[in-house]
Amino acid sequence: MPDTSRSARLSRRFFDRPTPTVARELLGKALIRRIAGQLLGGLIVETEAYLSSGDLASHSTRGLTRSNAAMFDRFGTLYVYPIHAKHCMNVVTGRVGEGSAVLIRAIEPVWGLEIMMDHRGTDQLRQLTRGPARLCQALQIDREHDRIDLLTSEEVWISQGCTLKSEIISTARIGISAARDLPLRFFLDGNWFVSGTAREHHNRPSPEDRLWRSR
DNA sequence: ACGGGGATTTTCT
DNA sequence: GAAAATCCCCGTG
Repeated sequence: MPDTSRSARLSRRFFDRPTPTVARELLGKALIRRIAGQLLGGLIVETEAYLSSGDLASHSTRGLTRSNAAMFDRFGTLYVYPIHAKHCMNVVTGRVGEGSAVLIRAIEPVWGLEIMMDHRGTDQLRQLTRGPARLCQALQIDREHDRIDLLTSEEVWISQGCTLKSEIISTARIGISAARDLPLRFFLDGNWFVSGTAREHHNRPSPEDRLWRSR
């Protein structure tokens, strides 16, 4: 069982690599949120890369605005944006002014299950963090956390997680209308907590397919 | 000031 | 599968 309190945060240079590389390498890492001394979070099982150039689906494609400014900050910064009265979170991968990031689409819930259930208003484990807005609601991450530095924050960080047990699959990204041809979505094949419908998976997810189980 | 769309989720048929 | 819910934010006038 991964011990988050002792495992080290990812280094700054982890995020200073090509965006698809960071997206792929984030799979299996631990996303941790601390609220009033309590740790919540889980293991990352699905990500998407959004590029600084040649990517019409990226929020940075039309330049810097007030709402996407965090995406142009330095690698290791959190970019949180609102959508449909909810929020989604990204990790910035570019240098200052570049505008590239990795969207965290799903985590396997591991720590603080009851608190996350309370935040989400459900006790269904599979619904807790399966989807980018669901996981933000579970972790209580919103615009207040935009531009937070994952290397120094006491509220949110990412640390070394698990050894992967399943293959990494890459497909087109979900929920976008532009740049549908780019294979920039990465997920753990068959994992129970990966988002999307059946046709957006490779092998069918199964309840037993997890990175970590309590016992 | 106004209008429309969005890297979503939930609910209904 | 389709449509509603729901609100922030940018572009236009």
